[in-house]
Amino acid sequence: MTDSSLLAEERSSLSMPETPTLAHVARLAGVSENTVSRVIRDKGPIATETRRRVNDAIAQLGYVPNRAAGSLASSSSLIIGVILPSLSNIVFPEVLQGINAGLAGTPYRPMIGVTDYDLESEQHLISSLLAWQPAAIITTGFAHTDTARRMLEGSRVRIAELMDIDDRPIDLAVGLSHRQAGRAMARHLVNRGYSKIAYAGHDWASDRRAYARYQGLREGLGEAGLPLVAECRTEQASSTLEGRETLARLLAENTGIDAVAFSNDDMAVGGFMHCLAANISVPEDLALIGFNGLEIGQVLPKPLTTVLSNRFAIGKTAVEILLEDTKRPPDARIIDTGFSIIEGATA
Amino acid sequence: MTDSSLLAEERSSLSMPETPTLAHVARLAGVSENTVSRVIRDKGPIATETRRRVNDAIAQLGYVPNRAAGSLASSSSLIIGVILPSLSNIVFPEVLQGINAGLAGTPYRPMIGVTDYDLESEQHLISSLLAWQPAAIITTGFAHTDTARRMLEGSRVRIAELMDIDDRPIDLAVGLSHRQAGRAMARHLVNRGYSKIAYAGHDWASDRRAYARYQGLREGLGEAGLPLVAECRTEQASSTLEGRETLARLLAENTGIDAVAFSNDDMAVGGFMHCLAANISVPEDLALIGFNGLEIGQVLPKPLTTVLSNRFAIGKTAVEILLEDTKRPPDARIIDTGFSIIEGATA
DNA sequence: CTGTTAGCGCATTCAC
DNA sequence: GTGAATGCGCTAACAG
Repeated sequence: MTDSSLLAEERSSLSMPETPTLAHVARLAGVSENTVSRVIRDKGPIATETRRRVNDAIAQLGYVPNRAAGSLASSSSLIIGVILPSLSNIVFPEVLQGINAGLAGTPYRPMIGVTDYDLESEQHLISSLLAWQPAAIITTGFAHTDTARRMLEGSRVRIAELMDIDDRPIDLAVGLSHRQAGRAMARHLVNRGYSKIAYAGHDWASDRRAYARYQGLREGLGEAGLPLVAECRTEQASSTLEGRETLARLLAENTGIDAVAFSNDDMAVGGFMHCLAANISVPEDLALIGFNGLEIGQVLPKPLTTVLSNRFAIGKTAVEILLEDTKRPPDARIIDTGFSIIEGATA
Repeated sequence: MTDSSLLAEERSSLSMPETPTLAHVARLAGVSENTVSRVIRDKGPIATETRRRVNDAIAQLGYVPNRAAGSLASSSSLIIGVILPSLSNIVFPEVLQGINAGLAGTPYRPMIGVTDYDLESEQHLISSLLAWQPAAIITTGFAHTDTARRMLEGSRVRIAELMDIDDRPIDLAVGLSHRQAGRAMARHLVNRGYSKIAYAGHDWASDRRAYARYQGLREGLGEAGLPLVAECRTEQASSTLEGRETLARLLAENTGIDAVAFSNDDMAVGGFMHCLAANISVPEDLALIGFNGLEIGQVLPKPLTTVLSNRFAIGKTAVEILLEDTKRPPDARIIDTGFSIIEGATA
C-alpha cells in the first residue's frame, strides 16, 4: 500500500497511469474500502451524500473493479458459462443473441464453449468453466456424461438446459417439446390432404432433438392411420447442401411421394433448391415442410411452411430466470417457450 | 487452513465434497504448494518423480485450479475478450468458430460481447472486459471512440482488430482489403462483358467495410472507363429479405441494367430470390455478384458468383498469433488473409 | 449507517 | 530442484 497511496495525487498531476483500486477510490472519497465496495454493489444502507462522494471519486479516477479479486473474495463470479453444440447452425448464435440480450445492462458476461455435439467435450468444458466459479452454466439438452452430470449437480452454480423440455432438468429447462413439434408437422400435412408422406433428415446421433421430432412425426402419422412412406437420411450434420442432396436421393429411390417433412429448415431450403433445379412444382408436385422458421425459408419464392421455434426467446428467458435468484431453487423448473406452425406456401 | 487440512482424508473416506485447492494437492503429494503450481503451469525444472506424484494427487482429488485466484495473483487471466458487431450475420459466428478453433487445446476461454455496430457500446464492452484482465481483446475494424482507443492502447493486453487491413492497427490486424475486394468485383464483371452495372446495398453507417467495397467497386469500374449506372440502398442491416426488396426497388426505378453488385451474399441471395419470383433469367437478363462466399449462395439452383472472405481463418489466425506472445510486440503487424473470386453461374 | 479485521487461492519474488 | 514468505484487490463477517 505504500506506493499506491500516492496514486490519487499522481493521477491528478497526470503522471503514472497505474490502474486505480478500491483503496484509491476510498482515499479520494474519504471513506473505507468497504463502503466503496457497498456503493458499487448497491448493498446495505448508504447515506446519499456518501454515495455521491464515492461515485464522484470513481468517475474521477476512472475506476473499474478488478473482477478476479471480486470473484476470489466472494467465491463466485459474474460469468455465465454458455455451452453450445455448434456455431455453424445459425440456430445457436440466435440462442446466444437471446442470452446476450438477457444479460444486457447487467455486469454479467458470457464465457462460451462449443462441444461439436460431443458429450466428452461438453464434460471438459463444464469442468473448465466451473474453474471460474460462474454464476450459472447454460447448456443444451439433457444428455450429459455421468461425470458431467455429477459436476453440474454437485456445484452450487445455477444450471439451465436449453432447447428441450421432454425430460427432467437439473435446475431449469427452457425450450419446447420436439416430440409435439413433430406431431404438429404430421397433423399439418395430414390436414392439408397429403397422404404419401416421406422424411428427409440429417445425423441423429449428434442431434437428439431431430430424432425426437422424427418420432413425433411418426406418432402423428400413426394417429391419422398413415404410414411414413419413405425416408432418407444423411450421416452429415444438417446444411442446405445436404438437404438438397438428400431430397434428390429420396426422390431417386422412391416414387409417389406427395410431401416431405425435413429435419429442419436448412435441410428444407436445400430441398427447395433441388425442386427448383429439377423443375418440380412446389407444392403441386411435392409439398415441403421444415422446422425452425429461419429467415431464409421465408424469402424463398414460395415461403417455406415450417414450425417456428423461438430460439431468441429461449436464450433470453433462461437468463432472466437464472438472474432472478443466484441460488438454485429446491425444485427444478420447466419453461415451455412453445412453437407454432408458419403457414407458408410449400405445404 | 484448519478445516481444509482435513480434506484429503475426508475425501478418501467419501464424506465432504469440499472443492480441493492447491494446498490439498500439495499435502497429498507431500510437496509445497509452490511446486504444485509449477507442475501445473509447466514452469521451471521439476524432478520427474515429483511431477508424477503431483499429477497423481491432482487426478485423485479431481483438482481444478481456481481461475480467479490465479488471475488475481498474476494480474492477468486466461480470458480472451471477443467483441463482435453482431451475431445475426452468420459471418461473425464463423469468425467466432475460428477463434474457438484457435483456442482449442489451450486453457484460454472466450468471453464475448456484441456491439450491434455501435462504437459507444464497444467502448463499454472494452472497459467491462478489461476488468477481467484478459490475455487479449479481439475486436472488429479500426473505428473506435477516442476513449476506447486510449483504453486499448493503455492496457498491456494484446489487441487484435479483425476483418480489415486498410488502416494502422494498434497491435495486430487480420483480415482483407475490402477496397481491393470491391475492385476485384468490378474487374470480374467488366471481364465478363457487363457494362451496365448497378449496386444494391445495405446500411453503410454501421458497416464501414461494405462502404469500402462500394468505393473499390467504383474505382474498379472507373479504371475500366465505366460508370455505376444505378444504385439502391436500404437503411437496414443486410438480410436476404432486404436484398430481395432492394433489388426489386432498383429494377423498378431503373432500366437497362445488365449486372448488379451486391453489398454481400445475404443481399445477393435475396436478390436471386427476387429474380426467381419475377421470372428474370440469371445471368442472361441480369447478372448478380455477391461478397463472402456463404454456403447458401452455393446451393442456389445457379451457384452465386461471389468473393470468398475467409472468416474462419481470420479468427483462427488472429488467436494463433496472439497466443504466440503474451506481450505486445514493439511494432504492429498486419496479416492479409486475402480473398478470391468464386466463379459461380450468376455472373 | 460505517469502519475493522480476515482471509479467498493462487503466483511471484526470494532463499536454499 | 524445492520451499517460505508475501500480497494481488476485493468481499464478508463482525462490531459499533
